[in-house]
Amino acid sequence: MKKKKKVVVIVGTTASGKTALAVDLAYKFGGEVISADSRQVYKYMDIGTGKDLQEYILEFPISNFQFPILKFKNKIKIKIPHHLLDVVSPNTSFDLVKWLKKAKISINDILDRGRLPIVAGGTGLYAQALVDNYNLSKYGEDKKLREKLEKKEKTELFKILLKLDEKFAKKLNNSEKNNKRRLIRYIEICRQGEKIKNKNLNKNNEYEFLLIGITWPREILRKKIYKRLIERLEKEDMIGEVIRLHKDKKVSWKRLESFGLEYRFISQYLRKKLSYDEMVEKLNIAIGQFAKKQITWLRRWEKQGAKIYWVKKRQEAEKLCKNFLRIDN
RNA sequence: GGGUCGAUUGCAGAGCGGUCAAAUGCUCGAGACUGUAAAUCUCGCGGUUUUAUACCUUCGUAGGUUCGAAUCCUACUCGGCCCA
Repeated sequence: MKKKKKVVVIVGTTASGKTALAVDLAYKFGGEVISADSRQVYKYMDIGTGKDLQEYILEFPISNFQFPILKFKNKIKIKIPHHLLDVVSPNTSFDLVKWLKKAKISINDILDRGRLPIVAGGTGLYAQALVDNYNLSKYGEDKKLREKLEKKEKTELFKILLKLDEKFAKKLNNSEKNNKRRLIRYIEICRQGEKIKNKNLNKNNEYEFLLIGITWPREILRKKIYKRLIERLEKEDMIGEVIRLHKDKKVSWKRLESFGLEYRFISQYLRKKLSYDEMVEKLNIAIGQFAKKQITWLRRWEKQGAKIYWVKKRQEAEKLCKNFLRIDN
C-alpha cells in the first residue's frame, strides 16, 4: 500500500489562536504554514484580516538555538515560512477554486522538500474542500450571466432553475430557495447541461489529514474578540488601513463592504454612516456572530463524518502531531 | 413641594377595551450553503402539552370598572421633563 502524504490542518474560530499554534507546530515538526483564509489572501489587508505576520517569527536566546536563520544581537530569530498570504490584490476576485489550486501546489512543494504542511485558517469551506477533496463543477464564474440574473427576483430565479433541472430544484430547502446568490450559481452550472451534485467527493484522496480544532467557551471567546478589536483599532491603526485601501489602492466602498466585518463596518464609519461607538459595537457583535457561524460549519463537517481533535493546550496538539507522524513509518 | 409625561416579553419600541403571548428592528439560539463563504440565506425566540381557531402565566405594584383590560379608573412605587 502506498504511503499517503501527511498534512496537518488546524481549524477554529477567529481570535482562537490558530496561527500561534500552527507556528508552534511548524517549529517543532519542521513544517510550513498554509493559510486557509478567504481574506488573508489579499495584499494590504493585514490588520483587518488578522494576518499576525509577526507571529511567524520566533525569537530565542542565542545560547540554545537549534537552527539559526537570522542572527540579531544576542538573539536569533526564526521565521516560519507561510503560504497563501498576500497572493492577490484586493480588487482581484478570488474564490475556492483558486485557493484549492494554490494550496495543493504549496502542499506538494512543502512535501517535496521533506517538510510538513500545516494548513491553518478560519474559512471552513476552504479547509473542508481540501480535506474532503471536493469534486467541483468544471464551470466557473460567468460574470455577464451573474449580472443579468442579479436583477431578477428570487422566485423568478427559482423558476428558471426549475426548468433547467426540475428534480434538483424541487429538492432545495427553504434557505436555498431564498438565496439569490446560491440560485444564480446553480443556474450557472445547470445551463451548461451539467447536473448538480452537491456533497460530491472524490474518493482516493492522495493526502492523509490530521484535523485539529481549537475551542474556547463562547464567553471567553467574546472577550478575546473585543480585546483584540480594541487593540487593532487603537494601537494598530486598522482604520488607517481601510483609508489606505480606499484612497491609495482604489478599492471601492462597495468592494470593501463585500469583504465584511472590519472592512464593512469601518468603511461605513468612514462614510459617516455610523458613529465611532456604533461602529465598534456593531463590529464587535458581527465578529461574534461570525465566530458562531464558524462553529456551525465545523459542527456540520463533523456531522458529515469528519474527525476533529479538539484541543485546549498546545501540548495536546503536539502530542496528536507526534502520533500522526509516527504511524506507519 | 407643585405640574406633567411615562413604566410593555433580553434591549429598543408599537399596541390604547375583544381578532394580544402582544407589530417591527436588534440581540440571542439553531441551521442551510461543493467556484463570491468575513459572503449569501432559513427557522426559532414566555411556558406546557394531546402542536391546537388548546391551556397556563405575562404588559411597574395593588385594587377597581367591565361579559371581557396591556389598553379605562384609583392609589402606590420608580423614572424623564417643566415650574418652584
